[in-house]
Amino acid sequence: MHANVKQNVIPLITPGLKLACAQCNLRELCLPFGLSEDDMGRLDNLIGGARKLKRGTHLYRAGDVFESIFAVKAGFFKTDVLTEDGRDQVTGFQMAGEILGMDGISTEVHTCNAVALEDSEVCLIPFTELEMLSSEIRSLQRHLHKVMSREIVRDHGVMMLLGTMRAEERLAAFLLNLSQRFTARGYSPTEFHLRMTREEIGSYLGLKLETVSRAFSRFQDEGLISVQQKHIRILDIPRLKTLLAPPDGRIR
Amino acid sequence: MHANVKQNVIPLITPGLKLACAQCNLRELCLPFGLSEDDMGRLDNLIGGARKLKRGTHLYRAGDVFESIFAVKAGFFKTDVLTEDGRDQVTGFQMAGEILGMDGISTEVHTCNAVALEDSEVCLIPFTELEMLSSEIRSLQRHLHKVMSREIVRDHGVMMLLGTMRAEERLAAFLLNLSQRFTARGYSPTEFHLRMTREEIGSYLGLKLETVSRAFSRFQDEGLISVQQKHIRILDIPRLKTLLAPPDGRIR
DNA sequence: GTACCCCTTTGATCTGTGTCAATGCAACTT
DNA sequence: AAGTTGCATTGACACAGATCAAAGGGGTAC
Repeated sequence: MHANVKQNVIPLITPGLKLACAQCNLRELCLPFGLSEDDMGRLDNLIGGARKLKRGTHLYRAGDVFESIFAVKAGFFKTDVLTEDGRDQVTGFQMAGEILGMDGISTEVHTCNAVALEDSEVCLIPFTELEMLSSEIRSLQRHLHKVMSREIVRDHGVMMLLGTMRAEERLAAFLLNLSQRFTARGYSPTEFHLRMTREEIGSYLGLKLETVSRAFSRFQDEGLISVQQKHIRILDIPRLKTLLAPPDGRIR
Repeated sequence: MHANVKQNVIPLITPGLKLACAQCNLRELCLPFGLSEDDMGRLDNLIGGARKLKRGTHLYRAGDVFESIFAVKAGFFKTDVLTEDGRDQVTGFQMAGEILGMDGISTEVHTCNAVALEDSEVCLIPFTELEMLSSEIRSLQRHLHKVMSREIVRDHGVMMLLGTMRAEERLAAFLLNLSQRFTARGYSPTEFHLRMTREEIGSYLGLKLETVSRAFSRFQDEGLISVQQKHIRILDIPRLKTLLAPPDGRIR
């Protein structure tokens, strides 16, 4: 691997190469959202370049010293927490344009693991430098806060899911959420490959893998989706949505 | 230590009275953590005074425009999310020194409700002004970020609880968490009043109120705690802790 | 001080999801 | 191309927690 220095002589594909935010088609989803071209350049200057990860590789591990947050440039990640007593909980799945690593800010040590579920690439954003810049650029500061807050709100949604929904409701919510995020990235809302295993889905949704598998099968039997291993095609989004809203407005 | 400079002609109880951060015994737990006396004064200047809430009153509601975050000065709160289809999930319980309202930063509208579970008092911290000040005071900025990140990490803990634990494990974790937080505030680690109902505990833990009640009774039968309605006394913290760590290190 | 209402407790039964187990499918390795 | 290995599916059964129901108990409001 030659070029990986700061000189942008060579375009996109080269490993470690830095693609400027201004040229990145994820910028509207990502940290530079709302920045002027000028400010985007300043953000670019502190971004420590990209990092490629092979499938199965850790971006960081619980216990690692926190120095940077990461923006997913391409690929797919999961984050999970594990405790001494062997519990393992997937806390999220991250795709292009989403920010990883904010769990580490609080103690300056990462509290979860981030693993690439397919060959992936991230931008490395040194946090101290980001803080310095954000204290100069009002809109960057505000957006950073929004990104962190959005993570809190997302977590509340997961708590709702885990606390109040039944297996099929959870899976429907999960599929609809993926669908919506793929849409926002210009992919098909109805057809996609799951990058994670049934077990990882189960961990995220608080279910056993068999239950996930059975729910997929039932959805398929009912003509809601078609499943072939990791390939999913959603056939009836509206009906999938009705699964989330119990007909009687039942209070659980 | 009756040194109470600034205003204190009239003591604590007066409605709307502003107690300076420097005089507040929660400062080490709260937003001003780590600030110099000077910077603490600047923070004081932007804090919009205190607000008292009667038990059962809302501090804010989902849908309210976001303007401030709040520091709990005294009392006890719950936050909950509810969806159109009638699901209701308690997302947290907040006590003195903890920060409320960060859910609203992301969309500038609150996404959950915050309710006082006893007569309470909060400091009102206008967020835009806090951002301005935090861009000038490095340690304030860093601490604000830590507080937000801590909330994310806490949420991950709840996800773990909801995703992997059984009823008694959840309740044990809940009690130990309360105990630890009371301790940090100088209260007894072993004896306290629950401010919330069994139903609210259940909602937070993803259980029905009957299950919570039964688990309390079982803990009492086993000599782990003593319960009389909302009064709890923990009798055997170590054994309560062992409930969290399945003996065989079982992987669920 | 008293009465009401909400909260809590406890029991009996039901059910959704977990558990255990076996088979099937597909991708990767050599 | 065949063997290996991990992942997914499906079935049978068990059980934790939900649901339904009824009876106390305590705090709050008047």
